[in-house]
Amino acid sequence: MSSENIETRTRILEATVRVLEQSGGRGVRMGDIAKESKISRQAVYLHFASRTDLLIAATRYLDEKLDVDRRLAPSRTATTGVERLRLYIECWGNYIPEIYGVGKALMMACDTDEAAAAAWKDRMLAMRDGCRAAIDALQADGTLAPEWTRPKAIDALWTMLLVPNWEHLTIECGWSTKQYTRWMQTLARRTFVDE
Amino acid sequence: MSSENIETRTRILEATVRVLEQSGGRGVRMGDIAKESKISRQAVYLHFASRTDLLIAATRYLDEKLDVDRRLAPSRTATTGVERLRLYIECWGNYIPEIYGVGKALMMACDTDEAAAAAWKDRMLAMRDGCRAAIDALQADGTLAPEWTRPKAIDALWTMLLVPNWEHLTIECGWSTKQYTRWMQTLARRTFVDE
DNA sequence: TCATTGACTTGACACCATGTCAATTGACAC
DNA sequence: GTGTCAATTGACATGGTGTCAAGTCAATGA
Repeated sequence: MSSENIETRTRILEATVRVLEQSGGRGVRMGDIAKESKISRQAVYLHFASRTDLLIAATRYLDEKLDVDRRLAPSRTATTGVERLRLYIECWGNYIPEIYGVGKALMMACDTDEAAAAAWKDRMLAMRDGCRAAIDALQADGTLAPEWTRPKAIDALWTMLLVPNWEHLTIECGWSTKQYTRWMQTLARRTFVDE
Repeated sequence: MSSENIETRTRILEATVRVLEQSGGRGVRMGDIAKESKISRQAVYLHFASRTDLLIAATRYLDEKLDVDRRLAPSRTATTGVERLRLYIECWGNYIPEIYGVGKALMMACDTDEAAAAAWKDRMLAMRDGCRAAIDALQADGTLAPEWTRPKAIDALWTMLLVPNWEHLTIECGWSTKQYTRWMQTLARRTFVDE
């Protein structure tokens, strides 16, 4: 599986990201990805065991390409909880549209595929960790609004930032990414910060 | 299609609701529904043109059975905007768990089926109408928080109440329906009401 | 120069769910 | 009895994923 030509593997991943991005993650078949990779459908299976396997690899590949760690640096070095919360949401708001195609495909695969569900859940837990860090930073500053317990606040923030909310506001309601980000920042501040 | 034995049609709808409820809307095939209806798989197609068709009919059937109109009456007769908002969310919070199985199946069908997408969108527009009415009631009272324009407030409330948010808080985070409802009521009040 | 190896191609096929079709059964009505 | 209508049975088309076997072709190396 992994001993094959690495360039071809990368070409498939590039093609997958491209075609999913372009289609919003919908209606993409293995044959479409193969065609975009200028390769036979069967050859894709020489590099990835299954469609889900490919989707998961594509997500990881895209994450590396987008250098998620570097993007998160500003929020990690924020000096106050309020600032950390604001910067984390900023980061997340810019990140979603870039991974939306691949993410959507993976989310849809969750309906029928156990492995896809596990992979997506894993990503969501990583996102939750950012929420946890932000809430903890507020608590450390003593600026977490008093009606909140730590776990409930984390759950609530985590839910607010879910992809379907972004999807709905931008695609259904026509909000821009900037509007989405501003509103989430305002909502989170008013909800979780004691001022 | 509709001239066939009405009892059988109803039996299929009952069976569909039952089996979807019980499975959370996942992995239910036409054959499963047929078996639950004590009927052959092909006979289901004598009453419903397609799986999507059946899902849509099941949603309508369930709505009638749950008497949505009656449930909405309290929020419609509320005397203040704040009360209307609170009662509408109460109503919605109790409604979601009852339609979740069927709704989830329909949502999943949206990924591949145009008609399912249209049907689900229609339901979501009906829900949006409740949001619109609540925001309008606030505005009529002069209690809509000043930073909001009417359309943006409607979009925001509409998004908050989306099914995936309920799904995530209850299934993933383990919140009870009561906790969900309380939190949505609080969030909406703090977000939209000027006090 | 010839044989081997490895990546890829081609084409056939199994699987599984939806949806279609044709022939048949069994009950009830006139 | 004959016709009608709901339902049954079993076969089959379709479309996507995933598997398998045989063949191509270029690079490598004795």
